This record gives sequence, C-alpha cells and structure tokens, in this order.
Amino acid sequence: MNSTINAPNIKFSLDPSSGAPIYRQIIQQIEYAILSGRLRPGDRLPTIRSLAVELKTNPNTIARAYGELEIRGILTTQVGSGTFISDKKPVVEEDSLNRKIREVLARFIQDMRDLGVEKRELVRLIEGYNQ
Amino acid sequence: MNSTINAPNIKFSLDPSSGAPIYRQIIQQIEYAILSGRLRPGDRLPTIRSLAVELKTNPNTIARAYGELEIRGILTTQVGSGTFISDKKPVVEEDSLNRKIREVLARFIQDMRDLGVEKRELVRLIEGYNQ
Amino acid sequence: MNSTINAPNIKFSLDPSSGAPIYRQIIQQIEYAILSGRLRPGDRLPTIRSLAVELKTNPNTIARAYGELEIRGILTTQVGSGTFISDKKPVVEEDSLNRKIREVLARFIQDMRDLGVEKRELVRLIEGYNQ
Amino acid sequence: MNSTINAPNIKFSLDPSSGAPIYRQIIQQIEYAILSGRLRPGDRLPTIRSLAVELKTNPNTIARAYGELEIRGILTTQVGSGTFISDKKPVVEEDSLNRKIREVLARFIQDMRDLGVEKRELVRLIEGYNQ
DNA sequence: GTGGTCTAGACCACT
DNA sequence: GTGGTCTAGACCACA
Repeated sequence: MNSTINAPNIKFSLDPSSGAPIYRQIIQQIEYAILSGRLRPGDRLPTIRSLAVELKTNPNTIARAYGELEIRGILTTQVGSGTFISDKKPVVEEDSLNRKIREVLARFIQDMRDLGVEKRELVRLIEGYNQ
Repeated sequence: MNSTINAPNIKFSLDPSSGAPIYRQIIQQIEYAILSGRLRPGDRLPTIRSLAVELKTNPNTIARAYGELEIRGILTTQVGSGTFISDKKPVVEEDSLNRKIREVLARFIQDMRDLGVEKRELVRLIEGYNQ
Repeated sequence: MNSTINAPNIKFSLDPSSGAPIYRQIIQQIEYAILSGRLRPGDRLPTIRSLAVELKTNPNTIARAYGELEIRGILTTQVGSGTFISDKKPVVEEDSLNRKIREVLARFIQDMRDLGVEKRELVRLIEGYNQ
Repeated sequence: MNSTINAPNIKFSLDPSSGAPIYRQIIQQIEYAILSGRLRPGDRLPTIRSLAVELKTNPNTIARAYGELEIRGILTTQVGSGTFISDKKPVVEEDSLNRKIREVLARFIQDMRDLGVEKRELVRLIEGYNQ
C-alpha cells in the first residue's frame, strides 16, 4: 500500500499580520492549489481537526472554509470519511489563474513601492532570496 | 487645491478583496511610508474627513487608524491643526524596514508558488510588468 | 414616520422536535416567505441579535442561516445597517412554490397515515382546527 | 421470502431533505405505528441488517434507533431471535396519539401558511391529492 | 447597535 | 476518528 495516494499536495501557511480572515486565507490557498493543478479532483484534503492543529486554529474556522467551498461545489464532504476535491469540473479557466497571478504581482509591486523599493531592485531581491 | 507645505507624500490604495480591515491597510501604508522615509517627522497627514472622502470610507475608520498610530506614539494630533508624524520617536529603524521588505517578499514568493509560478519565472513577470 | 415600512413580514417558529438543524429551519422559512411573496426585495430582516433572542438561540446560528442565504444571493447584508432581501430577481419560479407545497402535503399525508389517520378524516381535522 | 408470523406491519420512508437525523425518523415512525395500533406488543421488527439494506443506511444507525427505544422500554431485544415491541408497558396511551396528531397537524398548517396557502384551500388540496 | 470573525468546547451522525 | 451543529462569549468594522 502506498500512502502517497491522494495525499494532500498542499502546504498551508497563514499570515496573521495580513488582517485577512483565517478562513479566507485557507479558501484562497485551496483555490490557488486547484488553479495551479496541485490539487486535483478526488484528492483528499487534511481533516478539519488535523488542519486546525497544524495551523494552531479552531476546528470551526477550518470547517467554515471547507463549508464555503462545498457550497460553491468545489469540495464534497463525506461525513466519517473526509473532505475531497469535487469531481465536478472545477472552474479552472486559464484566465482566472492568469488574473490571479497578475493581481498578486500588482499588489507586491505596490507594497514594495510603498516601502521605497523600486521595480528594478526587485529582481535582485528575488534572486537573492533563499527559502 | 493647495498641496504646499508639509504636503503628505503618500498615496493610499485599498484592496477591498484582500479581506484585510481597512483601518489596518491604512496603518500599514503609513508605516511603510515612514519606514521608507517618504513620510518624515513633522509631516502632516491628510485630514480624517478628506481621507475618508478620498477612500470612500467612513471617517470613523480613518480616525481609528490614526488613533492606533497615535497610541503607539507614531502620530501626534494637534486639535485644530491636524495630524502629524511624531518627531519624538526615531520610528525609522533600518532593521524594521528590512524586516518588512523581507516579509512582503516572502509572502509574494509563497503566493506565487501556491499559484504554480516558480521563482525563476518571477523575474520575467516583474520585468514584463507595466503600469 | 411609519414604522411599518420595511417591517419584516415574517414570523419565525422553530420545531425543536423535528431534529432539523435550526439554521436550516430558518433558511426554509425565509425561502417560503419569499416564495409566497410575503417577503419582497428590499425588505429588511430582523437583526441577528433580535432574532436570536426571539428564537432563544445563539446569534451565530442566525448568522449562519443569513450567511448561507447571502452566499446564494438571496440576501444582502450591509454591516452596520442590517440584512435585506436581495434585489436580485429571486428564484421565484411558480414551479418551485408548487413543488414545495406538494412536498409538504405529501409528507403530511404520509405522517398522518403512519399515525393511523386516513385521508378522508384529514378534512374534518383541518376544518376543526382552530388557532 | 417469508413474511408470516408477526410480520412487521410497518413501512419505513425516509425524508433525506428534511435535515432530521435518520435514526430519529426511524424512531418516530415506530412510535407512530405503535401509537396508531399498527404495531402491537409482541410484534417483531425487521432485523437491523435487513432494515439497513432496505433504507440504504448504515446498520449502526438502525441499531441506534432500536437502542434508544429499548432504553425507553418500548422495544425489547432477544439476542438470536430479534427485536420486539415490548409488552410490559402500555405504550398506547390515547392521549399521546392525539397529541402527536395535533402536533403534525399544527406544523402542516403552519408550513402551508408560510407558503401562502390558507386553511380553506387545504381541504381542496387534500381532496385532490392522489398517489 | 449591526453584521463578521474567532475561540473553546460540547454533542451528534456516521465510517 | 470524521464532518455537522450548536452554545457562550470575545473582539472588530462600520453606521
């Protein structure tokens, strides 16, 4: 038996200083993972409780994130067995991935400008970034 | 309109989709501007009302952001004349600027990785970014 | 000023013995009220807290019911001012009202049959029902 | 298949959309059948497994329903031979049957009112109901 | 005072 | 042990 089958191919990381609700950060990261193909239909997500422990948050908060994604048809839950990426063709329009990437990029450049870092310095910063 | 003496050298931009509270976004941008040296001790900030109009938000929200920064000693208000960057504290510590830059950079690289964009592609993205 | 303007034209009643989740009972009653025309676009619903008190339940439970209806686009919320029936053309297909009525009727007849009450007795029961 | 002696005079029907727990729906229907006299002391209920198959549910769920009724003294189980309506207790109190009927009637009238159907229309609805 | 988010912890339905 | 519902109570953003 291979335990990598359906292993959730996703690492969550919260940014407590961002001010964004935790449940939204989780939703975003699942969406991103689906958009980028790291999570695929049928994949099992971490259990509510295990993810709550991992993220040092409350199970209700995870349940809420999963719940909203379920309402949108992106996840399906099977009580007693877990939460899965829905088989339903996900809304993986190439466009929505590109739009997201552009959004993240724009915010990054804006934030860096606010911090006094100009665009041409960003390349060096990124190249010098390790882990 | 007259933007002469002590004109606030800061442009605010809100990201409503981020989920982050507005007052925090404002606080962050003021902090960033101070850290990067664009705002300096003695500089005058926009009035609560004018900024509320500009950002299409509630004056209370601006008041709250200014209030928190005042509690931290970063701003001082002089009733009848406005809100100013405090000159008591040496708010510009080189370290905290670098720490902030590193934080923003790390989150950006993480988000892009979540979206399936690897580090070496980021340089091209940034160079190709206009506007 | 007339206090009947936008007065919520809806009386909630929970059936604790039904076993159905409270938040679902609330959702159902709002849907029914919209289907039957008693609640119309723009109408304001009771506040979360007041309804929680009225139904002797927890505000979170009401918030959840309202929240799910908002996700479906049936309600809209304006923080600080209340929760309203969405202007968006509600899904008031004549069919869905009739389907609901038929469902409720079928369940009633089935339950009564289970209790040993035959259809022809039902008419007398209903006619004899007061209040 | 042989449905001879003490054949359970009860047909179960679940309403998955009601939100009511399955085990409660089963309990209710057994109670109703007893109240209405269709199940009498000494009658044998379906086996847990056969009912689980029939209702496409989990045997544990049936076991739970039977278990609760046994705790209340309404059923008795005789290991190896089955589950029976208890004959110790006079479970059929005329009052509790009437109370139940009244409850079901009240809820029906309330639901129909919520759907905009007035009492005087109900008679026609019921008379026109076939199936 | 109105809705939104979160925690801590309980109990339930189900595998 | 997995998800679902609920309570009680805290703090936040906003009008």
